[in-house]
Amino acid sequence: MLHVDLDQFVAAVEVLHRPELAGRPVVVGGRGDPAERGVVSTASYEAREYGVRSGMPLRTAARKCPDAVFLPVDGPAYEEVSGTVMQTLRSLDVVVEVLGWDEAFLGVEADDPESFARAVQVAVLDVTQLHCSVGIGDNKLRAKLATDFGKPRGVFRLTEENWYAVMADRPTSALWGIGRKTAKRLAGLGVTTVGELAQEDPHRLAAELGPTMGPWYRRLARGVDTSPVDATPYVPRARGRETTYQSNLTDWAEVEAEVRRLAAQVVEDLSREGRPAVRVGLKVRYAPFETHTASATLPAATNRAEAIAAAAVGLLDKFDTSRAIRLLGVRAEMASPPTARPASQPNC
DNA sequence: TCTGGGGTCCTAGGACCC
DNA sequence: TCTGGGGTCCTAGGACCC
Repeated sequence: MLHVDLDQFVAAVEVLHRPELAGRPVVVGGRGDPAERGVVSTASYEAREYGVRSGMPLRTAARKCPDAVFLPVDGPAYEEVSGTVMQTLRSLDVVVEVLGWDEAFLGVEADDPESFARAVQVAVLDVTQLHCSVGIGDNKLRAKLATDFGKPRGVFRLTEENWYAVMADRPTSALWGIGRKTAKRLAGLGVTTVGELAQEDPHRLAAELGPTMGPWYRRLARGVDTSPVDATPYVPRARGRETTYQSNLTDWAEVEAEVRRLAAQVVEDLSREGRPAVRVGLKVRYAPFETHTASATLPAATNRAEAIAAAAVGLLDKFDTSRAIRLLGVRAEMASPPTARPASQPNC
């Protein structure tokens, strides 16, 4: 199995559209104004040399790299290029499972995986002028982790054979599915490396981290993953829209108007897919940064704009009208279509 | 480090039913 | 009439990923 990941995808697309930016530190995020609330989506390798990272506040990025070119996120542009990349991959006569704008798993029968991987890179570069890295694995988990070792523009193979040699001494957060919080909880149990997690008693992990997640983390540490590469088209379960305001909202009439605006956007997204909502959720982030959610099952599935807006506005009753608001979000859950593919997270 | 936006899945408590 | 056990649905929150 192969995992293909475009190098600095978002920044690379921007440079493609503006060749004069080549070689310069480029930071894409928010509306492209480093004085605003927002975070870095992608930094070019040149910007990363200054310590700029994805997820970093734009203000911080500007402090670290004042000479960087700051650009707004241009979703439609990335979607278009992404479509070309995925079509190119499908043209190679392999099973393609799309993972996002810039990533895909490939199920391949090949005698020489490395040369196939190189052929993938050449094909993608030919059609899109974009570079990618390719991970080779004996399952999806290992292929996915392998890619990082190949970056940039490289190929790396990670299998049962070299798993512990490569991974055993790395922190548990190097695994796909273990983030900062879980790594910290594990450290509290005396488990800090992948090797230690692999050897940990599964019953203890189940007791401490849950009957599903505990043993699943241990399987991750062993590189175990039995899920197939699945080309079934992605079917979303929910659609949401949210906005962080550049200055906090304090006027409740304005809050209600914003909830209606967001609900209207969600209804539009829903109607494009032709699927009704069964449940509506409202997200409120009070200043300075305290998030709450409320949700309600609709009496009947609907895509009527007024019903969905009314449900969202109704949920506002559960919130404190006297507090300043930093973010509002509206989301709609859709009835799961009979063909829906179960997601790949701990289910493997 | 003054912390986006779009998603997914898991957990846990309470309601409710038999 | 001081109380079981199992199942399902609803809801809020948390963690993770790109």
